[in-house]
Amino acid sequence: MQKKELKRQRLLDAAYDLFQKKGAASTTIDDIVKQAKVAKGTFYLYFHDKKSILDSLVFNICHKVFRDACQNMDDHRADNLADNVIHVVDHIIEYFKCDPLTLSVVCRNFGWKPVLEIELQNSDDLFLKHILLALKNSPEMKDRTESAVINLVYVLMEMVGSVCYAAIIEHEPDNIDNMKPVLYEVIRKSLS
Amino acid sequence: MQKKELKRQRLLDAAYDLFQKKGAASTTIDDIVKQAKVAKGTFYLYFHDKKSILDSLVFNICHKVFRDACQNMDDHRADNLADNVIHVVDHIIEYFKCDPLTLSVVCRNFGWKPVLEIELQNSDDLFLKHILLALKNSPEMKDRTESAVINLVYVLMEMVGSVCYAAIIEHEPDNIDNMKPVLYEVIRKSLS
Amino acid sequence: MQKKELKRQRLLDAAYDLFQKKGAASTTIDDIVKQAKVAKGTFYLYFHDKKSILDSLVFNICHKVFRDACQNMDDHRADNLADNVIHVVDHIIEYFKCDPLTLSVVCRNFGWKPVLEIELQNSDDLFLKHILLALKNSPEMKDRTESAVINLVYVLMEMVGSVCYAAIIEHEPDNIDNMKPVLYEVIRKSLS
Amino acid sequence: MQKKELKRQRLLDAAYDLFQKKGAASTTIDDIVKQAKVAKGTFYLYFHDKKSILDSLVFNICHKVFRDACQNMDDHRADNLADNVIHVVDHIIEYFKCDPLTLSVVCRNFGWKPVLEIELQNSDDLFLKHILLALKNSPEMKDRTESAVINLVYVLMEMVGSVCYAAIIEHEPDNIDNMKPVLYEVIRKSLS
DNA sequence: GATGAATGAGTCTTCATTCAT
DNA sequence: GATGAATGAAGACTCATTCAT
Repeated sequence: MQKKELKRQRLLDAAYDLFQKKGAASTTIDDIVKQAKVAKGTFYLYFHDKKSILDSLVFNICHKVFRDACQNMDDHRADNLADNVIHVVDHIIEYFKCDPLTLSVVCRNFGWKPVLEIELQNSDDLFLKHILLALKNSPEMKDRTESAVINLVYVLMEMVGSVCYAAIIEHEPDNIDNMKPVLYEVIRKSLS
Repeated sequence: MQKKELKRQRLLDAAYDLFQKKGAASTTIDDIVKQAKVAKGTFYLYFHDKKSILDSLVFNICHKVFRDACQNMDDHRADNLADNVIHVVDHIIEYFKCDPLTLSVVCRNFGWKPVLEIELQNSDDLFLKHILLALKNSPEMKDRTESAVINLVYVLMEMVGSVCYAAIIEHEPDNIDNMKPVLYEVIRKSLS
Repeated sequence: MQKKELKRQRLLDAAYDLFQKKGAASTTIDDIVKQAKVAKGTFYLYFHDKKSILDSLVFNICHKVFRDACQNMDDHRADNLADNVIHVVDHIIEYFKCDPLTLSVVCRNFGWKPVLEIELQNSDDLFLKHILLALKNSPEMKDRTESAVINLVYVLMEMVGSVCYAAIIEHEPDNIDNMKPVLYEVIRKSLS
Repeated sequence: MQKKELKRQRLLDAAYDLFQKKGAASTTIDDIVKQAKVAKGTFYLYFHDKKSILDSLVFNICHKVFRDACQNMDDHRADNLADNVIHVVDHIIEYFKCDPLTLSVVCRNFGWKPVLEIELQNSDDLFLKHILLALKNSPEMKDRTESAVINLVYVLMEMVGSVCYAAIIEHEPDNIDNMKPVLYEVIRKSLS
């Protein structure tokens, strides 16, 4: 039976729910196990501490959002490089715009690097690979090293993530819809 | 006498020192007042809580770094808009590169918005105003609203801050010197 | 005001009472502060942990019992060395025989060495000094070094303490009154 | 097959090893079963609780050390009673001096009484019986009851055990080699 | 204004023991 | 007999905040 994995999932679900409602800092292990209807000790069978379950959660969220975005863009491929990237970014922004609580769980705890790395290791032909391939093969990028391309993606992603969080959660410096044109302009210019 | 202000400063200094050494989370009010040689209750005469002293500290740091950067750039004005902005950014990066502990205090707690706002209210003719003026008056920006220009600066600053932190503190995805060309290219293209 | 010292004493008293009733291992900090009518944090203002309050308690008990025994013997001095030592030992045994709970607190946690050392440092002319002086000056001991004499006292004290505990608390191998002649015979022979 | 007895032994061996390395208090059942490569529940098939396995261990150690000492002395019999006893005691002390970790497992948890009792019940003509017989038949002891003789042995053993532990483990009040003459003098005088 | 003793709710963590498989 | 996942009571300890002096 997968009872074991099921308990782990119950804990993740409970933590996700509580982190959304009360924030990770104000959520106690007690809260989590109570909501998961699991004994306290059980928590420590699956996670080392609170940070560990938060990391798992954040990774899962980012992974899922990123995959969905790439998938979706794969279905609506444009011939223009920048448009494709913006499509992905827009999908991510829209997701978090509609679900700001999940964004508040991810908070600022996350770097895209781990997701990128995992994605790149996977053998399935995910769009992320296409993007990097496209980036590298596009006329403007063709004489860059792979790591230079990855760093460029990373920088743009950090920008998007950071502005996303500030605009959606803290409403700084403006609402996200007003920030979008600015972001997309920077992306468009950077990839041309 | 400014005895009062002096105590406040002692508390700020102690907190700054301890936040650098141990991190804000692991520093207790006890640690701070002990190092500041002040009674525990006194802390609450000057700051509402721990978050409040951290905010003060972060604001002071960012303010200072930003002013220095602008001042320094004011002394080496280039006629090119992008070069001037990159000059400021480079100054900030170099500062934190040499003093990563201070960066670790600022952590991810900060947005540039408050600093911008304070700066813009001040009546002294700091370069920041010049930059915004220059931005608005530059051929490429001349048909943008002021808030659009501020948002562009904000987006680029968030990008710089976020990458700065990741590269210097977490060594992700590469060391800061290798990230600089990427950042500067994005800035240069965005401001042209 | 000695409010501070008073709280410390309330904690010691409560711990002493509970250690007697339930044993040190089964007594929690919670129990202690509850009985002392003191907040939990207050405990940690005065003692580092549970072991620390137990050590204080044990030291106080041993110190008191030892002083009383010496004092009492000082009032009934015999001209015979062995008789004087046995007088002290008997006083200690009788004390613990009448108050076995206190002995159970002391348990096996104690060595006489610390008490001896403290006593020897004090300048008041306690009988312990007389004993050691008498021991050293007695014909049989006169050609021993001071440390050799102390070691002999130590060995006999360990024997008494150990047998005392076993006989009174664990009723092994016989009741204490039947063990007394054996102990005294060993002491008498050792000091002759 | 003795598979059963073998598991019990594996548990004992693991516990012995861990108690030596980390102390009994800091060793968990988890540690023990993990090292014994046995499931956690299995532990409770062989021992009632942690105290129970420690008791078994301590008994085994004391039993073995005592038997070896008696055996060895049996091979080097002296005609003098005290010398024989001291021979046994010295063997025990030397054993623990060379293997203080084992002594630290025995700790202060032990009384010699159980070992004595088991030994006396066994029908094989171990030296312990000879000693007691010799003690009882020696001129000085001949008019004592058997229990009086046993109590004397017990008292001396407690003294040796207690001083042994203090000197070897806690280095109090002196190293064991300096304590030996004191112990042997007391024994010698007590048995004359 | 300044003090620092006192508070006590809150948190994480451990671990002996059980029991369904 | 053997397993090991699950339990949850129990425990130690922290620390921001208050308030009488």
